[in-house]
Amino acid sequence: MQECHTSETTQKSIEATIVSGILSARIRPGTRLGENQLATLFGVSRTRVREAMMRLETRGIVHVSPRRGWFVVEPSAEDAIAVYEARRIVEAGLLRSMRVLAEEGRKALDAHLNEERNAMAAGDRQRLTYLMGDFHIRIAELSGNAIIVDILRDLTARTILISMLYQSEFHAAQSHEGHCRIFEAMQAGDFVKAAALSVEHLDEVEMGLDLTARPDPLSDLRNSLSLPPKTASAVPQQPDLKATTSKEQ
Amino acid sequence: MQECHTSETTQKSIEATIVSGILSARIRPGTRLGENQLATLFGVSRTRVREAMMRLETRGIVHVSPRRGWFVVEPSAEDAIAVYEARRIVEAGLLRSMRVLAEEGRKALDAHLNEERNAMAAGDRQRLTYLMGDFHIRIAELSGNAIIVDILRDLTARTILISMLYQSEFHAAQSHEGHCRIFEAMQAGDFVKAAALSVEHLDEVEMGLDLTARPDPLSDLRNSLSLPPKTASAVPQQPDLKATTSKEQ
DNA sequence: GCTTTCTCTCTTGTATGCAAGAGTGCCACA
DNA sequence: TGTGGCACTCTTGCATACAAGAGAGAAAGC
Repeated sequence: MQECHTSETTQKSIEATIVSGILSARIRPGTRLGENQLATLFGVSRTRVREAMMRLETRGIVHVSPRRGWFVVEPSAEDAIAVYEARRIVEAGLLRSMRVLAEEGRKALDAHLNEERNAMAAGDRQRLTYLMGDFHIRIAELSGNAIIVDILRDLTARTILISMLYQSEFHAAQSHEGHCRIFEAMQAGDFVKAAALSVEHLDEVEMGLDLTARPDPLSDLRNSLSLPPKTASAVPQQPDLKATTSKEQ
Repeated sequence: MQECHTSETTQKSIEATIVSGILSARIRPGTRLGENQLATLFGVSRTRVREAMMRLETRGIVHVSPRRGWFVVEPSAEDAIAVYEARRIVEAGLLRSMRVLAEEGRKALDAHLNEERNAMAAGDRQRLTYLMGDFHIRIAELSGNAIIVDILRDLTARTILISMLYQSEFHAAQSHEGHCRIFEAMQAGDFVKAAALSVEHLDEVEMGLDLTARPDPLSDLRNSLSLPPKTASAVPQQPDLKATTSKEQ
């Protein structure tokens, strides 16, 4: 399954690289992903880059502004609400569907929570962001259901983009506490409680967002002129357009 | 948003056409989707067909066998189990998260159930297949969460493929009854019960499958030789490879 | 008659080329 | 000095050309 003569490997690696860059908060929302830049970066032609972009687009991670370029999505406030709602639905449903926590899974989660503690102690914010999202993916992995894992991975990626846009400060300790509580309930075999805690946890994080903030800095003006709310491709937003891969070109 | 000079329209239409073909059971699992055939069919070049295929691949609806072609997925027994599990998780989570059933939504579901009855009376099996899947998508639409709708649409598409492979006979009446019960619970405002009924309903349907049947006809032999379970791209499976669009070529 | 090998066709994989649109900056002109 | 317009550049959109591999079928050898 994993030999592949660089072809298959390279093919998905563009996609995976970008997703993992987002998951670890190294790529900001709105980052421009030029086909040419990526092509030279990965040593392939634009064709394959485009394929990766198309895939990422259907996963809701990237969008294209015609003849302008590909950009990492900048979820609107409504998008943010929808993403959190979707996560509550899926994660609560997932936890409720669980019946036992296998020893193996217990260990994996325990190890993960330790990593969270370590990252907190080290003050490694980037790693912390990654771990905070990954906790939920780990839970999904326990179920052994690859479909759910994929869904949650993509939702988590979007969550991280959202937090980069709307989260003024990062309450890592609070999140960690939430994760611990969920883990405890799971260990006690009380998955109904774990589900409830999970919903609570997501609510907390969502509440910590300032959804009136950044992504459409013209919203006030727009409102006072009573223009349409916001078309998907609008708002160039000069800053941070070239946050990554800015050295070449 | 919807003017688009045939470009955007055609772009997504390949994708949508295939999905809708599956949702209404007009396209069978394992159907070969030749790039050239689709290209001439839609009057575009292979490039755009490929883009659509890539998208469908990330949605889990199509897969590619290198240098052989694109095929509508033939979910394995394990895939089938995972899809039903995922649906239980998402649908139960969805129903549990609901608080009220708006009058508008009540009407929509009521109308839908009537359509189911009509199709049953008319014995229109294809339409029935479509409606049976669509019921669940309709419920998702009530939530107003586009993410969940998309997830369920894709899962439903796979469900239909599964049923074409493993469902010996179609218990439409039973499914319809299940839908009615769910609707009743929703009308009564008892969404916890609706969620439970939904899980039950999906269990029933899953139980009605014969997961020892078709898709890997060599499984017995394979087991007796203790070979690996089944690699994604194996098993050519001659029959019904060209079920649709077989006239030209 | 059976098996093996070779070739030929058909399919996707990938790169490249050209077209068209968006955006920017300069220049002319008032 | 401010403003309108033009040209230029840079980007994606899309088609096409060519390469490479899979498979089928025929021919040759046993």
